[in-house]
Amino acid sequence: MAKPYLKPNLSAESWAEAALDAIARGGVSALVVEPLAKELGVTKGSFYWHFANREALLDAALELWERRETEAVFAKVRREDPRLRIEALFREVTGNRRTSPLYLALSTASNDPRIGSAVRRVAERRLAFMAECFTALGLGEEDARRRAIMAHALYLGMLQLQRDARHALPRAGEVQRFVEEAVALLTPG
Amino acid sequence: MAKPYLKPNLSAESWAEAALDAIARGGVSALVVEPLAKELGVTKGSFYWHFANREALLDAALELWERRETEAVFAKVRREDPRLRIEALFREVTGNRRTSPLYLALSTASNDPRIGSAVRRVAERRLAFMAECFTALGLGEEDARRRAIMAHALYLGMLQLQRDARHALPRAGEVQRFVEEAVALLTPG
DNA sequence: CGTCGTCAGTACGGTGGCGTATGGAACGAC
DNA sequence: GTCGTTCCATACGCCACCGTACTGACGACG
Repeated sequence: MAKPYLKPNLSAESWAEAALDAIARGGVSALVVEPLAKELGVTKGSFYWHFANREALLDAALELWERRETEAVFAKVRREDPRLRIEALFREVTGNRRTSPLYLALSTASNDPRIGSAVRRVAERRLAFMAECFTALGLGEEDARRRAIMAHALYLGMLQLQRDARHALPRAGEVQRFVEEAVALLTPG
Repeated sequence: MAKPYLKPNLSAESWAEAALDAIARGGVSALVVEPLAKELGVTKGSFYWHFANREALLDAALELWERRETEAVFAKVRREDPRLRIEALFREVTGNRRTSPLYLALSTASNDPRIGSAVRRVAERRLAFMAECFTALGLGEEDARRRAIMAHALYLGMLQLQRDARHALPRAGEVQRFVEEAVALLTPG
């Protein structure tokens, strides 16, 4: 066959992207080299040119994910009202069809130390951000952090529930209301 | 070798137990026949007498899990104060070293339809129980259910956070306080 | 004391996924 | 055009895990 040479090459980042998609769909164990290659229209030969092994791809994917997730948090800084900032973080539950399952898949695969530390860093960033919001709302240092942890826990749980939403628990469309109520419960005053 | 024949046999339930342990440790993908056999002091030969295949073991394990999880909820009915009932559900987060990672591992593997429906049944039972508690606390039908869903989401999130607790997020020992604050936030009045 | 049912050991084939080896097509430099 | 570099294809070896076939130890029961 020998393929007519269309594009000059395939970047390593394309692989990382595809890897994240695969993880989002089927968990970390779904990160399989050959199917991924097929999806990109190439074979393993390409992969093992770009990466040393499967772990290297995982690392690249994690790095990409962490960068984006961090940017996502910082983008929320634009908004002024702290209440709105927090709400914005929660809206990802309903909104983003891509990031949610990813966060889920990764945070549950944190037995792997690489994944674990990446997840922890991302979580810590979200926590710090929210804690800041809560202090801006008048809470003390200690209370704000505890409240932030609660908010984060609630966020994670909603991610999980929302995945099964198509089946049962929160009747479709209600998720919006949950977000509002969640924020209302969490914010003082 | 031919092993001196110690116990007359190994029940299917023993296999299911071991299976749940394995899942709790390493996720569903850690449910591997031969290591499990080794752990029980036998070989595959035994396994394939008790079970048709690996899936059959998974089914048995799921059934066992679902039964226990259900009993756990109903055991909470004994307590009278609805607030205490809810708190009791949350205490599993800190208390049980076994059930928590199991719930986590299973609820994230719910791509598998078998696992998914089992998890959903268990969740629905917890929801119904909590909703009942909230109505007992004076909430309307609709509000109570929504509040129950929030409580359950918070529960799931705390499970997840608590797993990484040894590393960072909630400083050890604080988990207790979170439970109290969570219940305080959730219950009206 | 045979014989049958129960439970386990051993050995083997099949398959899926990882990683390697090697070759080759396209392209730029000169 | 020749040569080196980049990117990919093909083919293979390897290992882990599943499942099967066959054998064997032991007790129960007649």
